[in-house]
Amino acid sequence: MSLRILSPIHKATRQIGLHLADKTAELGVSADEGHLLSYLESYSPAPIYELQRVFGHRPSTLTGLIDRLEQRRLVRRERNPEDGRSFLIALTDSGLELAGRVSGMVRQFEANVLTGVDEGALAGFREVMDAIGGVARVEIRPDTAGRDGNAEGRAVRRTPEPAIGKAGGE
Amino acid sequence: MSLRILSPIHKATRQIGLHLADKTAELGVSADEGHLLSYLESYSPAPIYELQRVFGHRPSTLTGLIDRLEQRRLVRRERNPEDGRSFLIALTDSGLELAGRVSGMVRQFEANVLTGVDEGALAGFREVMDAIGGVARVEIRPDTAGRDGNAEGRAVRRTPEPAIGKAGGE
DNA sequence: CCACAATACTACGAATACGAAATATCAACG
DNA sequence: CGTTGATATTTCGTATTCGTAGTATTGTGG
Repeated sequence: MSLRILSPIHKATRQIGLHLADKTAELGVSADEGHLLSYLESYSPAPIYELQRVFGHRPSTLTGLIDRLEQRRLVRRERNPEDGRSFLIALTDSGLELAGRVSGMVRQFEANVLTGVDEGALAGFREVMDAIGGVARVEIRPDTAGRDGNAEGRAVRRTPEPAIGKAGGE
Repeated sequence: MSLRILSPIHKATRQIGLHLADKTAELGVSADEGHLLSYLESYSPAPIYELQRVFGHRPSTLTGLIDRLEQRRLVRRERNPEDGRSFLIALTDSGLELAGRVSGMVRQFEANVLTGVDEGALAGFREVMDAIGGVARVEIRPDTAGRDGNAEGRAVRRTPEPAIGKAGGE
């Protein structure tokens, strides 16, 4: 079974992941940690719930991730003056510096890919990405629902849907 | 920092992952397990080292994954008559049946995406995927190498490079 | 045959991800 | 205000991934 979309994207994603993980490992952070740092480069200080939605991690995953970064003094938890339940995650000075290096790597990688691609291909690529976004969600139609006890016709998700890629901070 | 390639592909991949994980969860398997089963639908019995290269997992990861599937009687370890070191992983009857359902879901998903996409876009998409493949690998050129003690000018990978998506069994 | 290196896999322990439950705060409403 | 429900986050237990080290087998060159 060779899939024209799923197989290539799966392969490309793994290539990107391995490549970037290799790169960020040189800086002493995992790919996820680097990803988070480079997001914070633009949006620090950001509340945890925002990070959770942007990255699609479970809340408990983020707690651990942030704990580790905080132990290394790359980020800092601050109280959120606007909401007592919430913490803001801020880059420290060394975190900011590291974030700069990480996002430099990522930008370099993106630039390298872009040199081999013209605008037309890019448009096609975007079209496919959008089509995935359109399909990769609830197919339960309000009309056809009810049949399976899902009275209100909306999808039942055990976990809240992450606001994927929300702010584009990657 | 909004990246024109990395951000969308990251987002799309997560959407696919969540969507498919949701679907396969209905069948009682994780996305990875489903992925493996549907590969085996075409290539069972396959030696473990082949699975390892196709999926890019570490050998020890595969041991665990296969253990779990074997406990549920979805696959079976057989000795490889051609190599005493190796095991062949074969689908059981129930594994084959489940694999069929999983790959049906995946094919359906792919088909849904394809309805929203024309051939031109698909070509552009493929072009971008190929560009990633070209860049997401060792940049150490044979000429510039040696400077860092890497005498033979090939990349130093701590772990062997997985033969990503080798047989397209996804 | 006999090293000796390479390959295929497993065992074990450490790190990570995550679900469920707990805690604290906010928000809305009577 | 007091109650009730939602939101933000952590804690804890469990499952998964993976690095490292070991075992078994194969291949290769004396």
